[in-house]
Amino acid sequence: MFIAVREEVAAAIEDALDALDLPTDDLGIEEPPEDVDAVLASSVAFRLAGEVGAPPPKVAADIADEIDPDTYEYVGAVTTQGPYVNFLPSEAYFDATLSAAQDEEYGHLPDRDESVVVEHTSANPTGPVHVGRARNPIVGDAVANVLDFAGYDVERHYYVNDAGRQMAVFTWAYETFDEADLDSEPERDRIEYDLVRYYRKGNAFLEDGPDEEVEAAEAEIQGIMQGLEAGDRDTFERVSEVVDQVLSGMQECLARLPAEFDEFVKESQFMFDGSTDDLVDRLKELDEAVYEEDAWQLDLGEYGIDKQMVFLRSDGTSLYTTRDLAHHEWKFENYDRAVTVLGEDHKLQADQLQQALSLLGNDVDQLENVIFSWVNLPGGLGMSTRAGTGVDLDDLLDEATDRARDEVEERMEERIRDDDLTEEDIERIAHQVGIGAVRYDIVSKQPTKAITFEWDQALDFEAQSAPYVQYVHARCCGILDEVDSVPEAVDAGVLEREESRDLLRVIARFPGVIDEAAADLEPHTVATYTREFAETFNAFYRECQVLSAEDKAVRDARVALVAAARHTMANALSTLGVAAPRSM
RNA sequence: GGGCCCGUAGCUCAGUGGACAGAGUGCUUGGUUCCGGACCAAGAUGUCGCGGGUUCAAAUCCCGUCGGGUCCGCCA
Repeated sequence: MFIAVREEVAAAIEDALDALDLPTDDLGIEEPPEDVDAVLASSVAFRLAGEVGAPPPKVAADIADEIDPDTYEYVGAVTTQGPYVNFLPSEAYFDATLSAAQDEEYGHLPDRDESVVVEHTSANPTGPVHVGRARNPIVGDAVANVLDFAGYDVERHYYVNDAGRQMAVFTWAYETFDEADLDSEPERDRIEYDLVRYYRKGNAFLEDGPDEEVEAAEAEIQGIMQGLEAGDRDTFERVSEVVDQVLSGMQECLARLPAEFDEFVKESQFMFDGSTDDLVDRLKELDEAVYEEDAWQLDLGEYGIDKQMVFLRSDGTSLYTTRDLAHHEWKFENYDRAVTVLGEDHKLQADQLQQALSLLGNDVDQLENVIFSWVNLPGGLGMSTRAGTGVDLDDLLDEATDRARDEVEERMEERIRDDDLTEEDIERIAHQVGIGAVRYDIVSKQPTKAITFEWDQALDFEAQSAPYVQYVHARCCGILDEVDSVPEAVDAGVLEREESRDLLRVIARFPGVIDEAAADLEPHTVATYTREFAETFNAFYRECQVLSAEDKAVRDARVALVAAARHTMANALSTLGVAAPRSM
């Protein structure tokens, strides 16, 4: 209902300003502080005071006088508080919210008939996913979820870099070395942990090996790259053997989050179908194209990008960026919008890509990036697959689940609720809480800020954490388990207690939160919302008995309110990719 | 050195033109005959990195500066 009342408020202010013959370019609509009783407010009187020649409070009063709340469904009253015009919700606002939130799908916005492809993670298939990379699937999945909730037709893509130099090195190393050459056992019994050893071995050899042998290896690697460029099927098969195996392992790891994809798009596909060659030809025709030191480049200096973008190597092979251009034109053909979630280290490359796409005649407004900053280890240490430094995501998830299991077992004794948990329940809760805590810790922060990864902090199960908000959901379920059915068509008017009203107000805001999070591609605002929601719910829970409420009408209304709260919390958590436990 | 991002309570973070700058954590104290105590209540905490500027109004916008991150490969 928040979105509806927001529209009504905008219309009301606009009409009032029109009637007063004042400009309507900025309505100054904002959400008032907590202690103000309004759902929305306007600070427009500040701006118009000079024009009108009256003090802001007077202007605010004039605007308020001009608005008749009876003409609006969800605006109950218009008041002023100094220079602010406040809009109070009507009884219909509460009724409509309570009713709308009975739907399990509450918070889903109407279908927009617009497709969006969200590309995220796209980590090179070189080895195990480490925590430094984990921010990408967690944020990316949440961005996709939020867009999905907001009514877009969402596809999740993982772009597989299967044609670059790194994969040529990996393929060479995989074919050249034997188990006996490797000096360590796999850290885990899964394929990418096995194969990454070859990749590390190969890189170490290229760095420190005897000059002659390194030269021979380079020739071999060069041969693989040329083969791919020429569209040679055999070469492709050789590389694929490595890529597909490593990727399948990484996929298993990501599925634990879970982060699932609709499609794994291989960059080699844009070499085989000729679109990269075609793109190179078109790039050469651009005024910005220059041929320097035997390589074709794009001079983007006049667009504020100092670094020239090489798109064809002197040996005639294409680069990652070249293929990515073809990839993006393919996205534009198939989707209305394209969102890419990528690390800040790819920022320059993304800017170059966008500029080049624009020069090629694409509408780059349909392309948006979500940039996230690094996850560092304490002491400022980075994480690298090639060097083998960093915490594996698998280890983090294992540790999180283990700690959560300990926690559940520890709490068993002092547990008030007498619903004997089975071994299966304990395992489920450990999983939901442990993984949820990791995701929530990462998704709840602004992606642009760097994170220092610390075990204790990431796995703190109290306070502003996943378990804290998950607990609210479990409490809702606990209450609803005790009732035969949720009453239909209840009257929100009997919810007189302030705490129940406050809860209904917070529930009402949820679709608006989704709407804004989708518009700004900022899922962390949903996490902030779940915290506020939990606080409001807990206050309600403390003050308002549900099952033993004073009379049937109140009990019915409160049961419906709890059902509404449950749907809201379940869906908010779902957009964050955090499980909503029915008990914990 | 240049571009971009970040700097808010001891710590981890919300807030990015508008009502007195907010949570959690940590510290102190209290609360389960009552729907789930992974909860709640009460108490102290700030040069919003620093200096200018714009504005009726700045943590928020602009300029400068300091500190941290990141990029500046014919890697991805």
